[in-house]
Amino acid sequence: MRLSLSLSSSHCFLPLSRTFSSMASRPNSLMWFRKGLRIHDNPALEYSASDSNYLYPVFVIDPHYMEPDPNSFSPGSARAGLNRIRFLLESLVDLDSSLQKLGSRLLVLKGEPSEVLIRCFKEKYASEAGIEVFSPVSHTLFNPADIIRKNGGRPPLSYQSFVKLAGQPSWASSPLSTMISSLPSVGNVGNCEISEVPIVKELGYEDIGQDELTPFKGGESEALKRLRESIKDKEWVANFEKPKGDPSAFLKPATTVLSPYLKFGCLSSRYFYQCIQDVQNNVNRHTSPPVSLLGQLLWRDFFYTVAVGTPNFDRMKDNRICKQIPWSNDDELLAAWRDARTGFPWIDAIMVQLRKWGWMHHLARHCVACFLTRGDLFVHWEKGRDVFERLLIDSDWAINNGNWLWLSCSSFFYQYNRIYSPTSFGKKYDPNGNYIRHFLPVLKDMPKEYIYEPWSAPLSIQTKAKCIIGKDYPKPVVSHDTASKECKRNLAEAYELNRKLSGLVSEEELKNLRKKSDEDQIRETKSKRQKQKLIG
DNA sequence: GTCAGCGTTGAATAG
DNA sequence: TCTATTCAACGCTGA
Repeated sequence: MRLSLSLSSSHCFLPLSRTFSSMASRPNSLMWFRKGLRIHDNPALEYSASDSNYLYPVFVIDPHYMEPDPNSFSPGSARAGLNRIRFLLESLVDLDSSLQKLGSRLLVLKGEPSEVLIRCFKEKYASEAGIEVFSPVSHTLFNPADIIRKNGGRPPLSYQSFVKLAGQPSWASSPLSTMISSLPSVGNVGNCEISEVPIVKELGYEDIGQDELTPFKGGESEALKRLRESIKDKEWVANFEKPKGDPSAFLKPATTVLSPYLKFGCLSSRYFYQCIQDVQNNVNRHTSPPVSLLGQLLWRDFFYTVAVGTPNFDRMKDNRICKQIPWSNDDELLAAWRDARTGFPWIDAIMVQLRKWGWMHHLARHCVACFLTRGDLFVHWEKGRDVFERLLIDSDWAINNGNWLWLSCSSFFYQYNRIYSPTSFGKKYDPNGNYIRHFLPVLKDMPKEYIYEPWSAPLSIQTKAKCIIGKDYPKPVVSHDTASKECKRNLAEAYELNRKLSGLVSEEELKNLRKKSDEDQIRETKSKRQKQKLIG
């Protein structure tokens, strides 16, 4: 009897194990779906289907995924929130249905994946020896290991250097994979405990009201439908510029909302890439990375590459690319942010959208991440990262951590003086406050003059709007003006210390820097007093 | 070693 | 309403 196993050469999770019987001329294969919950452009599935006697398509539900989050102080919070679990289960139902159309089905197992699979192997075979594992890179555009090798063993730390190193993907203009028209049947599953795709309640989640649920449905079918809708408008694709998108658009989001489908592999990033390329080839002018739609896919690969090549990427300690910053440990401020009661409607509305939809526009994520960390509350980015990781339906380890490092000025981006205003940033896009009214209905009757700063509304207006600040909606937890200045000072100090520690600055220079910072403070005080004088 | 130029997406202000 | 400038000034890269 011959079983063979091979493992992924990259960090990407799309392993497939293929099992052979030495006596039979045709092998039996086991297709382990982890990510890559799709039929299209799935080299692992294609390989396991080719010339196999029986094919066992398996998904293992890992209870670890459902466990309470040890980092959270909120009771009942799990590692994965309800919305993402639902999205996953919907994706599995869709995958099962597609497999059935091809003459197969999805076998759902429960338990710790490695244990379950080994038990499953032993059930069918006497030993684990001789298993071939085929695990091609197909979750990302590039193999992160290739990029790291090209860069001399370390991942590139800027987007531009990544793009330069990456170049055109080898498969850019070749067909991705042959269409699968049928699959080998599922053989005898023996005593393995196979179940149907469970419903959320079976996994210990409370089913809640419909209005708490994400409007985005999981699965490959939905992904391909959404992709077709997105690329139908060729001008829109060609002129896509991420920073110009409207973060307050929620009836029709300013982006494709394909991220959750890419996260679970319901959509192949390579197929998406080719579709965009196809549109670009048929128009006169189009935008370019980093802002273009294609550029967004490259960002995803960029963060995967840095994440693979950076030990302790998901924390501040012992992370060589992360600035050491003495973040505060204020659980009350963290809770106010997490539970959408900071008193800043723009911030709170975004946090409500996160909880209800599991998705917000990229710039909205910037606003709340900046607010929690370097902008206002000075809370550790790891705490915010945990909340996002649990609640986002598109939560992806590499991308989520990468963006929190970015937004907190801990890595990649260092201009800590550029702070998103929790009031005026949203106002630019949505002066009437429709986004706030939708996600924070308590403020729905607040006049637009006050909706971004309701604490400044006269009591008579608050009464008329049936929203008393401090009673119906919280007062702001901090004064943005003071808090952001304090944050800037803290960041300047921390950076200075980082420079000193890395030995790039002499004691002499450090003294001068301190003097300069003192001068700044003196100048600031002077101008403040002058202003007071003018007012007086 | 030095320094200009650059970096996906700031805010406030002037025109 | 849109664009350009100013503000203040970070780290990294490459000439």
